Amino acid sequence: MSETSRDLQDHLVALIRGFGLHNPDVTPCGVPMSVSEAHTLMELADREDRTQRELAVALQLEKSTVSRLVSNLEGKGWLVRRSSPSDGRSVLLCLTNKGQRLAAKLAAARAAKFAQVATAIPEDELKAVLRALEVVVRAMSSAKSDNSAIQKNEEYENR
Amino acid sequence: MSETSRDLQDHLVALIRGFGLHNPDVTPCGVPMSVSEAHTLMELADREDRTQRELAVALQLEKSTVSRLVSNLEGKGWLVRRSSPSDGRSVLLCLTNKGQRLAAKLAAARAAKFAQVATAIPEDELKAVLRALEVVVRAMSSAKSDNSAIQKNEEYENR
DNA sequence: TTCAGATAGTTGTATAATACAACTATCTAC
DNA sequence: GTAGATAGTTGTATTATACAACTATCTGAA
Repeated sequence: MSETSRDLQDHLVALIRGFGLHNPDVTPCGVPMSVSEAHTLMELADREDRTQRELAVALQLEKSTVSRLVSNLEGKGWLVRRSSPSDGRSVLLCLTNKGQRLAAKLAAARAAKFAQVATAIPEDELKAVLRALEVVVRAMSSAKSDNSAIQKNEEYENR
Repeated sequence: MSETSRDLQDHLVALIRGFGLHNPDVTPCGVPMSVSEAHTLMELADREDRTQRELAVALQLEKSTVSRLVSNLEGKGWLVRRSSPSDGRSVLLCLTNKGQRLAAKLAAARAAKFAQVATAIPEDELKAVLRALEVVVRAMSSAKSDNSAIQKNEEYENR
């Protein structure tokens, strides 16, 4: 493996770790709710009247999981379910005022966290940093479609 | 919030998502084992004869969780437990040949993944990208120690 | 126009990963 | 030598998840 490729690995691993995706009770931004709950709030804040199915697709979760997730949030008074006027099978999800306030707080906490990071970056580096991040993201997504390096077989038995 | 701070947020979120920390059955590098298992393998490959306690500290998991995790891996034949000659309470963990082979595969898969990303980055950008990642990591760790932006109280009731 | 199949959601059940508490065995310091 | 600390195990509970079976509703084609 080349030297730069190892450097890239080390730096990206450090970045991911530094982000702190570990604790399931607290979002990376320090708000005390689970990651699924936070994502739900953000999805619904972006656009209300999503159906549960749409939410499931967005969160990449099974519909039964989403059904229970939504029940919990309904129980906490963060959202309400309405049955869709146009399709009797569907349920439309809509944040309550409380849910909207929480979504706003969450967004603010996230923004504050990133603003903190931004101010810790020297002024004259910022532009280069943003450009570099774009390059990395693009490189990762083009690498993702090529799975040739991934082995699937052999020796992972006993699971 | 400033424009650059929002850009930073968007790019970092895209990077984290792109990394794909979602599926608990497959590591981000495509190896079919849980993230805890992969981390255990990597920790023990770095240095054998760790105790369970040391492993628990490294993985940030409770000792009972580690006890069961280690039992599983022992059952799969990836490692063995030996009682410590110097401290009768402690258990020393040691990868089997099979465990070492898996650790090596895992390391190789990770390296391959990053090498793929590295080759997708234009030659003339690579140096700037590495430099930028260092800057971001440093900025994140200095921002982490300041938690003033995190609110803890209010309105998260009913959990 | 009806009915077969598709779709949205719920509920039952199972599993995995985790934590905390209580316990045992061992160690250490006074 | 004993009191308290420490390493590990086991019992129990919780949470997040998936899959399967079910109900209700919708849609398109004979």
